[in-house]
Amino acid sequence: MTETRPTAPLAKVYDPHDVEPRWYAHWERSGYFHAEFNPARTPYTIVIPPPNVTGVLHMGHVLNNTLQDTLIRYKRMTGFEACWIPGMDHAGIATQAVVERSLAKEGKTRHDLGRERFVERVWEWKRKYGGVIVQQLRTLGASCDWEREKFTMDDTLSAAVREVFVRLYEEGLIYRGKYIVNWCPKDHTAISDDEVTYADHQGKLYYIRYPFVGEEGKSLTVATTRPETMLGDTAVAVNPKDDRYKHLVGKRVHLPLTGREIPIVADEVVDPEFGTGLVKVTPAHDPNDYWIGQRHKLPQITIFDVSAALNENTPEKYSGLDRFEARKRILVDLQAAGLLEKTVDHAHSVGHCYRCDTVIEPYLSDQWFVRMKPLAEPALEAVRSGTIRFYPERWVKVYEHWLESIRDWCISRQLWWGHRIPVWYCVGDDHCTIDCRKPIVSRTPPERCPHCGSANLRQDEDVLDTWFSSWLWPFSVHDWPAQEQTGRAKDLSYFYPTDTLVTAPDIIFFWVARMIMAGLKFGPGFTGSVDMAKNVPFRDVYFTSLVRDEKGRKMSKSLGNSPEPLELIEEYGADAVRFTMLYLAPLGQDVMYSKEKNELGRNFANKIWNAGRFLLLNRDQVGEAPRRGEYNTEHCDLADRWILSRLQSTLAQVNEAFAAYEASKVAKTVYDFLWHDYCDWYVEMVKSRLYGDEPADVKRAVMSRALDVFDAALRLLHPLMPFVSEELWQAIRQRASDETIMRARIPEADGSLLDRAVEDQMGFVQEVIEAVRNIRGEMAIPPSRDITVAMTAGPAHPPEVLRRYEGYMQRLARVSSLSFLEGTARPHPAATAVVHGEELFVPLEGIVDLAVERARLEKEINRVTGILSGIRAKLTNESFLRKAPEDVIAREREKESAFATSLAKLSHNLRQLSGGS
RNA sequence: GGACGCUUAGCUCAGUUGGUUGAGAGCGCUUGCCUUACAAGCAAGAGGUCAGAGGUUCGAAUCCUCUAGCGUCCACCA
Repeated sequence: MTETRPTAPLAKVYDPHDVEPRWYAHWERSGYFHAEFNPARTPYTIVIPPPNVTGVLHMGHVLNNTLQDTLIRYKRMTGFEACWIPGMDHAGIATQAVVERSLAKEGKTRHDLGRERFVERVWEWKRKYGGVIVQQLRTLGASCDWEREKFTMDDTLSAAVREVFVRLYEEGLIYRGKYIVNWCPKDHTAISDDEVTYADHQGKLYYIRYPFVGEEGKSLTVATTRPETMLGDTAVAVNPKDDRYKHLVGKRVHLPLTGREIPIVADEVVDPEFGTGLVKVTPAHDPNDYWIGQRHKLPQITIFDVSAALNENTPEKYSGLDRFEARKRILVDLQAAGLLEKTVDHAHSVGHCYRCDTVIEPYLSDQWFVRMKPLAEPALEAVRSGTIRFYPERWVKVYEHWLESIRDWCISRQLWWGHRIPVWYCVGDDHCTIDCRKPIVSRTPPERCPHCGSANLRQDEDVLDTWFSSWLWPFSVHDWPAQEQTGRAKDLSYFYPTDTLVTAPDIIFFWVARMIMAGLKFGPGFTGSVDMAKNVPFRDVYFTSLVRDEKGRKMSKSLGNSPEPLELIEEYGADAVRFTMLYLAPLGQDVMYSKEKNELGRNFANKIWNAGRFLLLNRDQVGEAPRRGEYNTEHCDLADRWILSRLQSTLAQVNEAFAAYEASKVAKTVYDFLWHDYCDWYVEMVKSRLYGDEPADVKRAVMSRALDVFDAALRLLHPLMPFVSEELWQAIRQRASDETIMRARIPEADGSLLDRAVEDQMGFVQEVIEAVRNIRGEMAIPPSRDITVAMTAGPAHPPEVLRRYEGYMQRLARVSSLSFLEGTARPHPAATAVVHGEELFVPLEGIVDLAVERARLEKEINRVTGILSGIRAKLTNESFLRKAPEDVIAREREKESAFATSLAKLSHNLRQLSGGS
């Protein structure tokens, strides 16, 4: 694997450009992403939310897939058989639209090609251009098991769709009927209730007079936002309890512009408060009116065609007009006839197609539906019982609310691209019976009508909603229901249920809820088992954040406010983009994203890179002691024991954060450990031993331990930043040719290496160093200027102990000599500080103006005085002493005495400075 | 109309069950440093009445109520 080894001495600045593609290709070629049935290991499975085959990577994908990859890599490195199953969705409307657009450039429509050739054309398009996103995911570093890649229109997945359709039909859970559905006049198809998005619209309410039949000059007035639909009115309705109007029930009115007469009916749904309390009823074009029409057996007059232009059921002068144009004309005509009483502003919300944003038209048509109530109940139970958990939990309420008030799912689409509905109709011949009018629902195309034997059959023209295949995804990817025939039965039982679903909350209804329903209905052992835990499609659902721009707007193509992910990766590197995303994405909160934030990740990658450089350069100088275990523990001193202890608590915290899906906390924890603990403190301390006059074998032990800890930290980092971690992991030590960090183990947290006393002692050393740095910084003493420090060494910090860290304090605080004070003599004049009761003196003679030191001390005294008075207020508060727990009081007393001591010393030093000679 | 979320330093956010938090980090800002891993860096510093009001408590950024602003979802009366 020579091509995967770093070539030259590591460059000063990390350049991901050749590193990332090189490792990805190597991993994929070596089969490291692949997972297999393996009873010796616990499986951990994620199915990708299949992106649209037309899709290109956007920031939402970056977030979503980085999270999934991070989880998968983490699990893979902690002993699981981790399997991430990728794939794509055929995306009915979206894909059909793309191909229709390309046809349009040739001046053709799909109808010119006919159904069969058009569908072939879509497949061609898919082979040629589809799946761009799958390559883009590779750039991001996604460790998907590509051998298992699926497409929702694959043969096996299509068979699953037919199986489910037939079984639901046979159980009476699928039915066909003529109902009002949401019609998209642009896409020429029905869409489900959930595919409609409502937007507020500043519209008008039009008051229109309908003259009474037989009462010249008298009329009633209805109010409507959609005057054009009046052409389809077949009644006017009033509330039966409305005293103003109930006497009108049974009378008739002239429907203006049409010459028709329509009745006045009474119906409870009419709100007397709204408008005039009189409602025009258009059963074919309004969901409420539809039901009023059903109750009163009113005729349904369809007045629009599939494009929402007025049809031949309307007066000739309006026929063929678009609905909005018709509205204008009708208003003009009503005005002219004196029938438009008034027009008032009216804000209301208008439904739009979630795909193309066209205003939805309620439309009466024959469609297929799934009865949802029976499916919803177990799905509710699965979440309520905690068999499936949501992160963050608040989505449970949203989920419950939707399922409790669920409506039937319109699954038929008037498209050509998709799973064609497995239903045939007998077109018949002379022998047709009454049964021949029943649809023939079948897994495979029937040859003859079972009733009359006719071979003259016609398949239903419609295809199924795209989500009708997506909801089967967690088990259809394993060839269900044909898993036995394809040899995937073991995979199905091993990898199903999946463990974690990572998805955006906006598809909780479309996809998440329906997958749960499908899993519980058809779930394995697929033997009618009622064991919910085995049937649910996943156990945890992680709802990702929404990615917004710096102004808080949702990132979208139409706003053009989204950075192009591949450009980001080109500029910053995939590791940087991934890390930044994880760092910014708190569980359940939206992400305010901007391109520049990637500097965080880029800088971090570079920091790690340079830590690696430091190790390599020094390893070449001093060599490395032989390794005996995970960590070399020979010749440990304070810094060594401290970094080992810090590593352990970091490992534990990362495990905890992963378990709670707190990706952002994982990122912060790893970042802080590597940057602040490892680089800022530990490496600096290692230097003082490496560059000092320690014996060679001690240096080698120090070196080897520094490498051990870095090695472990790289493994911990790998799920977040796979590329730079592999590159360095390979570089810092000889690895076998088949070794990869992606299949190495993250060390288990080892409590025996945790050492509270060591961390406390190190804390003291660090504070001493910081105190000297503070003096240097505030007094603007340049680093080139030597300073000396004298400090007291009281019983808590005896000189013989402090001497062991002398080198560290000298090096890190840039002190040329450090001495310990005995007796009562104190350097004077000097800058001073108090750390844990010990006093530090930096002799100032000739270095700086004493006034600066005086100001510095006064500031510190003020601060301590403030704290102290707060503590004393508590300790003199009787109710505090009476009611607070013992340990809290004891702690306050300790603080009081420590701060009092500090204050006394600070004040004394200030007096020395001011008054002393 | 119903539900939910957010409001902490100029910006983006941490702050686990109320008390070792004496409110932190990154970016930005000021100052000093190209100190033999790293200027994509190092060190120091300034900057906050924790949205507002009330309450519970010995003690509230943290718990409760209300208010305001921002955001999201659901429902919807034509």
